[in-house]
Amino acid sequence: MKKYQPQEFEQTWYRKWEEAGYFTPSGSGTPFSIAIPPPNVTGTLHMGHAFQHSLVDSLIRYRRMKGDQTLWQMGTDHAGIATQLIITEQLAAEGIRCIDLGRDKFMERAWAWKEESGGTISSQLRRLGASLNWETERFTLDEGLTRAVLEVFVRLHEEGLIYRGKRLVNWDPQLKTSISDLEVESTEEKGHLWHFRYPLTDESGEYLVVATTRPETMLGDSAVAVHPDDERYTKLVGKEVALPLTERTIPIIADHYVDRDFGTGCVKITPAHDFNDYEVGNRHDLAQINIFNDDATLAKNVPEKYQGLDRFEARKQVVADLEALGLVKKIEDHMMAVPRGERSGTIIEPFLSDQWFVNIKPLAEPAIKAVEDGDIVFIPKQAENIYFAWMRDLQDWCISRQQWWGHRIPAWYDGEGNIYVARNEKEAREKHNLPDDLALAQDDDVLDTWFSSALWTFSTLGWPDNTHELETFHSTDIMVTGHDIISIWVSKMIMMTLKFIGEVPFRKVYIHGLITDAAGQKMSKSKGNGLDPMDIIDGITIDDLVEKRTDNLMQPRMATRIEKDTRKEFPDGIMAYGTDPLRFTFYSIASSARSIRFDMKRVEGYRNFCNKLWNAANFVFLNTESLDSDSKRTLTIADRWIIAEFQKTSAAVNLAMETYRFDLAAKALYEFIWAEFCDWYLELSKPVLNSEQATAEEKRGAEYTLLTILEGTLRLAHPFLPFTTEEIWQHIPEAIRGSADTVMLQPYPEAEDALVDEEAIADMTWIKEVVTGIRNIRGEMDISLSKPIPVLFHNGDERDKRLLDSYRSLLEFLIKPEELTMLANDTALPVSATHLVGEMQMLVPMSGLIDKAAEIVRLQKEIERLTKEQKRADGKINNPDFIKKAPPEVVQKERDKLADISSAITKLQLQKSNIENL
RNA sequence: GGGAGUGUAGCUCAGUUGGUUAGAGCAUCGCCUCGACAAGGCGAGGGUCCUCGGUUCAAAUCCGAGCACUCCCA
Repeated sequence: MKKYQPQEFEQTWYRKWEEAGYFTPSGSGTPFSIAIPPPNVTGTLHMGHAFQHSLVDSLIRYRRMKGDQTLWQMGTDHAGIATQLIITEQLAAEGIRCIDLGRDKFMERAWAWKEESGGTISSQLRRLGASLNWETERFTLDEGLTRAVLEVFVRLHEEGLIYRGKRLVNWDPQLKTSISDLEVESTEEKGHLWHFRYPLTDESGEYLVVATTRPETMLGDSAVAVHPDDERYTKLVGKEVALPLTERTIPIIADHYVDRDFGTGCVKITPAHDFNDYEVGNRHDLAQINIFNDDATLAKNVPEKYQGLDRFEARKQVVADLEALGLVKKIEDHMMAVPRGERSGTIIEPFLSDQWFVNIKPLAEPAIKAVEDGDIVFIPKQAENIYFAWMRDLQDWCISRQQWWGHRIPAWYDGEGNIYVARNEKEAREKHNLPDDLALAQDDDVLDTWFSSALWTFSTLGWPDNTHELETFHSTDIMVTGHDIISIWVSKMIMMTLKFIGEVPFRKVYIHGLITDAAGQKMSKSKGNGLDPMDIIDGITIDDLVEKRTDNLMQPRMATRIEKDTRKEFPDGIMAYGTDPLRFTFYSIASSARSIRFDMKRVEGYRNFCNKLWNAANFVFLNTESLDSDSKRTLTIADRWIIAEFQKTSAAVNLAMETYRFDLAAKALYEFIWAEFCDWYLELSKPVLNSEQATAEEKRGAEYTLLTILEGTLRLAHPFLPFTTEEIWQHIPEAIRGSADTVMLQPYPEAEDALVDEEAIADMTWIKEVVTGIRNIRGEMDISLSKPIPVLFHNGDERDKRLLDSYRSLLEFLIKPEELTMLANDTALPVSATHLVGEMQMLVPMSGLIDKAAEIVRLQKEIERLTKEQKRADGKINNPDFIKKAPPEVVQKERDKLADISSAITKLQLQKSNIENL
């Protein structure tokens, strides 16, 4: 094997796996299924996706190797508004208006675009190594899912849970459609607070001052409200004011909604254009005066001179006209939350219109109960609060959108405005006994994309048909998603699935954190701080990265700053790290924190880790070429020890996966592979493999252990590093790994307690301490490994002597001493650099080698450290309460520690004075 | 305003049921090309565990208050 170059094998392996059908559920094990949160068909893979899908893929690969019948259901959603925008923009570029093209032609265009460009995210998921089942890939607009959508709509309507009504909704005047609360983003923006005088009609000449951030809406005012307890205004309640610029008079009402301390304590009430005012209006039975057309120009409900003006033009005009009448008291600067459409960026209007709604309360109750009862468990547990908070304060869900791309609402109207809901027009006629010649027109609107997504876990499995897949894989086992999606999607899936399947959509919800840039900022196009996972896998030059970040910005003036920041953060662009290092980074940072800073340095670190594994494998293969089938093998201490460590690591990784602690799984693997297998075991195998003294049985034992542990490690690491492990695994001799074609279907390692050889572990601990002690002296004294040094052992007990005898050749290999000598206890000691291993003292005589001053400093440092410890332990032991109340084993531990420390200090002090007296 | 979260080494983060000498990676410093690996090896330095109180024999860990930052909802 040559250098570690993930690009050389990653895509090849994915193709082979997919062609071989390894992603398809197989076997007769326990079903385990996960539905992918459907990526938006217009989308590309962003860091959040890459993170999320990396986590899921490890779960899926883990369960698959455990023998489960595993399904990771693939699919995409049609992203109603986003797709419609793309097609509209494309058409606009060709000089075509949608209305001119017509609905049918538009849909053809959209489908053509979907077929051609909708696959970007699929190919990116393949690059990520995601072992999705492509064979049953679904799309929210495909035939089966559409059937599910119609079925749900009709049944909910029959039960009265879907209704049509005129309500205030969030309206995007640019896209001319309703949008959901969650598609509205509030941004703090500079504005003004205008104070207007509204004269009373009682000829007193008095007036009320109202403050507003949106002057144009005054044309739709229905009342002025004051707080009922506000003594300033009590006597005015029930009187009227003349609404300036109009012919109307409006009442002064009292309502608790009013904040007495804000502005003048008088609030203009515009029920048709503000959500709070809408509520107030309902309480007081006020007129709802809609002053806007669907594009936010002023409608015929306002005086003629304002009709047809754009809302911002109208604002200027209203202010100017009031100014002329002397009715503007003052204008203040004011910071306020401005609602903008997520897609269009335009300011959203609360707007009265006819829409379809789901009556959510009856659906929410069982959904809340499912989580309360633990039928669905959130990980981490705190995320349930987000869910409950949302579910207990639900408004009816507006599900209609004034768009073309989506599921058209299955409702038909006759000429008199009667509504017939059915799965299709034919059924509508049959159901309602309508004559064939009665003209019916289908509702023009489509359903919110989330309506179809809410059915995702069961519609993708074939519902409303009672399929084998549905039977086998529903409920799914876990949903992995971000906390921002709990309200918009998770909650809706729970409600709909309980309603129509009678079981939970998933038993667990794993909520992961949000990936931010290195400074903790949310990644976004407008901030120009986004990273494309593909650029981390494939690399990108700095110029291309700048181009990508500054291209097509909503605010082009940001480009200069974005370029500067980007060049500063990535002066050389981004290296091609490969998929596995990126994936391993995601596992390592997958803690329970709500936001996760992404640091490219860590990718580099895990690329180095993959490289380390690669080189270790290379070493193993180079040294096991002579492996024969002779089963006579002797295992050395090192072999027995690494086998034991492997069991412990397997246990740790399995536990981590069962508890969704991806970071702990990654950590356990990292430490085992680098710190145990590479740093110690490979080194310890060298003297056996190369020495003339080692027996053939020992050599075979080492070769066998090298290969089996490497092979086991590859299986253990496969869910996290699928490509690298597969590539290496293929080089393992079949005698060890068997003749199967892929590591991804091999059994997942589980710890075998019988192989945890405590004696080997204890002996290895001793060996490591001895070696590390001598290395410490070498390091501190700057003695190169190429310079042999005499090493003396003193005051060793029987065990020390036995261990030194047994492992002399190992120690000689690692320490590179001139000689290793165990001194008799009464031997006079030469002046030496010293290190303690328990009671035993290790000495490196100073003659010519050791710098006197340096050794004194080293000893002093060690004495100080121990003295501090001694004080602490001493304090505890001398505390009667501690002796009395702490558990005996803790007390004993403390006594032992104190004894050890005291004896060590004595020895070190003696050493120090010896050297000082030299 | 309501709710939630976070605060541990220069940076990014682990730290499980309270008992660890408080750890890792990166960065820093010193030494090393020794036949797996310089994308490396060996060694070292670096901490007011945000602050103040409380509970406890014992607190990074549990409780209270405060400070700072972040997010969500108004």
